[in-house]
Amino acid sequence: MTMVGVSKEKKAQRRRHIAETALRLFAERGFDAVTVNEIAEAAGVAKVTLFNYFPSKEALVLDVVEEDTAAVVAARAPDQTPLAALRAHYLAFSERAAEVDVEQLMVRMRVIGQSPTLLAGVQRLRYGQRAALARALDGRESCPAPDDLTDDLMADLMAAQIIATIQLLQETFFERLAAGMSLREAGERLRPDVERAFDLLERGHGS
Amino acid sequence: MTMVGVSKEKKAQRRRHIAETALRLFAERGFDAVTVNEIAEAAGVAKVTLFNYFPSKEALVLDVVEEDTAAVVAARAPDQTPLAALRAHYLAFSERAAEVDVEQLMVRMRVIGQSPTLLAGVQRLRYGQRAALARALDGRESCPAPDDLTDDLMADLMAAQIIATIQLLQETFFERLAAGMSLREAGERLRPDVERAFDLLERGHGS
DNA sequence: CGATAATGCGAACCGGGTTTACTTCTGAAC
DNA sequence: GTTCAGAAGTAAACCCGGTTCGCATTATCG
Repeated sequence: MTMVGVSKEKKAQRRRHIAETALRLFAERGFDAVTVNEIAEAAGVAKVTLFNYFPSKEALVLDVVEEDTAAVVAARAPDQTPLAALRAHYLAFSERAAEVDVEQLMVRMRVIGQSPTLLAGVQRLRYGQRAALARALDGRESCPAPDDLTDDLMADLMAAQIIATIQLLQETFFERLAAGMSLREAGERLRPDVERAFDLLERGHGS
Repeated sequence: MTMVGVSKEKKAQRRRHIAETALRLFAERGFDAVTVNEIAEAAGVAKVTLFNYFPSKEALVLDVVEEDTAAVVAARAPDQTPLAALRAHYLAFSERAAEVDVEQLMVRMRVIGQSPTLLAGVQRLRYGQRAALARALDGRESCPAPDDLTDDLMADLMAAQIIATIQLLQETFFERLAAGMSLREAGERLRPDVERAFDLLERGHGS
């Protein structure tokens, strides 16, 4: 063993360079109209090297997008329910929204939104997330419930509903950005949406 | 070897023959381990012809599968909430489960359940369903709620949570079939799962 | 009977992704 | 400084899903 990083610095840099080159090409001509050969050539590496850094063409765009609801749940305060932790997390995001790197994010989202392939890829990412969240929910009792309600099925059900909810909030958010709304305004509009979404999760459809 | 006499009847028959050949091979060796060339050869047609009947390898398995939650909601009794209608619908399915064409369905579902590609494809199909359900929910107020709670966002949120819930129930059902459980038993086990899932939707995670 | 459209075919092609077999670069030990 | 192991890079060939192309067969209908 011992392999001492081959200047992990350079590696990360090269990886970033490849991803940025790819995103630029995708933004110019669309995801499907750019071949990986072109990306590799434009980035000055071999195709094999590209696939050494990224497992697939999709990953060139998507590997940054990952969100980690499971981590939010796992790291919550001991007296906080998972839903409360997630609500707080997304409320916090809605306030930070204006600070994000606008250009980079919007270009990426535009590229994703215009490619069915990438949209499907995003959906697939959420699949793994759901499993992770279910595990996190199952880790301890999720709330001071009357009894042991959180078995496997229950955790899976809750995770599925939570992920679906967050997915819809994100879609709404990005649709507003795509429609030309400013990041700040989209962030402000997101806040009440988050509140209502989590209210619905907590109190149910029976109102 | 050219034998083709084709008049609508024969075409449907040929299509069925191709799909059945494909499903048999998939069941024997798994979706990813079978190439379309093999399928075409085993079915006695050219690869081009196969893709003339089916738009993709996935479609060989998936084009039979479809569900329509929106229709269930739209056709419910006037005094019934959407959730009640859906609950009743899936409870009814769990009782009918044993009557379905066992072999064909089980083979198909086992194949789907064992292939991430096909699972993703199923998930993609559900995307359009969510929009349809949201429209159906928005059609009238969903329940005798105190006030007008069902605007666009609310309908979208509810649809997303409902679809995610049903999806999970189906996955669980098919996983059990894939694990070798009989259709009858899987149907029986499905019933309490449906009850709990819709209880969760109605009453929320706050318990 | 002959023309037209539909359908089928083999084969070549395309693009994403993998394998192979060979080089080069690095960094650490002598 | 030289050497040596292995990490990382590369070109080229290959695999597979899917498409395109040019040609052959047939079905139908005037």
